[in-house]
Amino acid sequence: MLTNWLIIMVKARKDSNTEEKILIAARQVFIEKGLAGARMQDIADRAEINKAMLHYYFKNKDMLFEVIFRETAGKLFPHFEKLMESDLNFFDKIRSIVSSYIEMIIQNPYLPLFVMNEMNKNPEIGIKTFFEAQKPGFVKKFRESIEENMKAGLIQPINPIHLIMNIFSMCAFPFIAKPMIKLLTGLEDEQFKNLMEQRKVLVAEFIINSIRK
Amino acid sequence: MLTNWLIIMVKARKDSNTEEKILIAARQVFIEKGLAGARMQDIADRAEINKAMLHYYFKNKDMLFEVIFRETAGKLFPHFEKLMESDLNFFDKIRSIVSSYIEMIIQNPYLPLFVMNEMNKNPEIGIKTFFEAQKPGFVKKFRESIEENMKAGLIQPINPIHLIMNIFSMCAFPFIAKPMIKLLTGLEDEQFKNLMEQRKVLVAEFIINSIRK
DNA sequence: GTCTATATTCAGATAGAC
DNA sequence: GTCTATCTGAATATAGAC
Repeated sequence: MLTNWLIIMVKARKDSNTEEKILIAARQVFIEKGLAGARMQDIADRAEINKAMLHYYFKNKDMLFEVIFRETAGKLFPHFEKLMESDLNFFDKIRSIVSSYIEMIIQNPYLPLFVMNEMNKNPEIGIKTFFEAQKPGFVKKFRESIEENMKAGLIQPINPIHLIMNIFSMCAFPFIAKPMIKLLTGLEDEQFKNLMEQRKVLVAEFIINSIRK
Repeated sequence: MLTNWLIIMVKARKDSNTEEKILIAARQVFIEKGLAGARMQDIADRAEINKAMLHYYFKNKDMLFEVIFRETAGKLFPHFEKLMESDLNFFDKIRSIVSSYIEMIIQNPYLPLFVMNEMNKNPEIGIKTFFEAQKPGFVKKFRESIEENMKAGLIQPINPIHLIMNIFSMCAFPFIAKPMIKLLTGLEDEQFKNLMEQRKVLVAEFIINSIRK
């Protein structure tokens, strides 16, 4: 009997990879519902295991959430630091950032709202975790690059912070406002998706148009 | 005894105005915590009454939420319809919209995140209620005005939807991203507020700069 | 209309067998 | 490691006196 049982154990460990199933399910549920709205039962169901397992792998709901939030926040500004160091000219850097950022959000539409919302609603956990997940070096480099190009007379004077806010606002906000936009315009998902595709080039040109001398 | 009790009743009805106290408290709690995160006990405490009263005035949590959401969603696009009909020139209309919109959000910083978040998380209640609260006539008028000015050759060609998205993105998003912006820039509340004040004129000029011929 | 007390439901967490 | 069964606490909701 005991032997029999051991075999089952080993088998289970080998092919199920429960932890990964939990993480996948938790990702979906937390990002869709938020910390307050998420249900452990829901996560367990999607992972096709039972609630007890969740607590076996991750002490409690908050711990599990923290793991998900950390990895998600880490995706917010992907490879931008490298991009800032590349030898693209300033306008092409902006084009590249806008395009890849919108594409990233198209792939993860709930991501911006999730991160922003949790940082607002749960300052403790959100902020603490965000700091660890994010190497904010990219913002500094971006600011420097903007100032350089201003001094070189290539772009009009503007507070770099405002320019950066403008860029990311136009990239991220439409996804956050999607239900409202659909309601106000009568668009369907497919058409909305097309609009967002267009924005990959349109937003960059809109910005460059505004700051170029 | 009965008489005595009647006097108390009448008095209470006269000076306490419980319903209003509940609405004020519910507004605060729901907007700050969201539907899922809000607690009836919390609302009762802030209104300085007990939970039973909440159910007496508003059947249940969802009903109370719906009232708050409806009135809040109704504030989203204030007097813009009138503004579009005014005889301001197109650029001044944009200046006026941006400025008054940002000012409105400064007065109600949680409003955009609240409405967007609930519409994403609770499609049923959010969307149903939003439709009733909003007279979306302003968007239509705005689109027409943009198209007019494009045909008149006053502004560069652009899909009106994108322009409208750009405008409201730059107005609203920084407030949604406030915790992240503070983290990334190291700004304090006071300085952040100053930035937002600046944006009342800056965002409009940024837009006009981009679309003007 | 307002309160206290209580019922009900739900969700997070644990115990213990296998 | 995984499951079933159970506990505990929290949160919504109701009953009933005044």
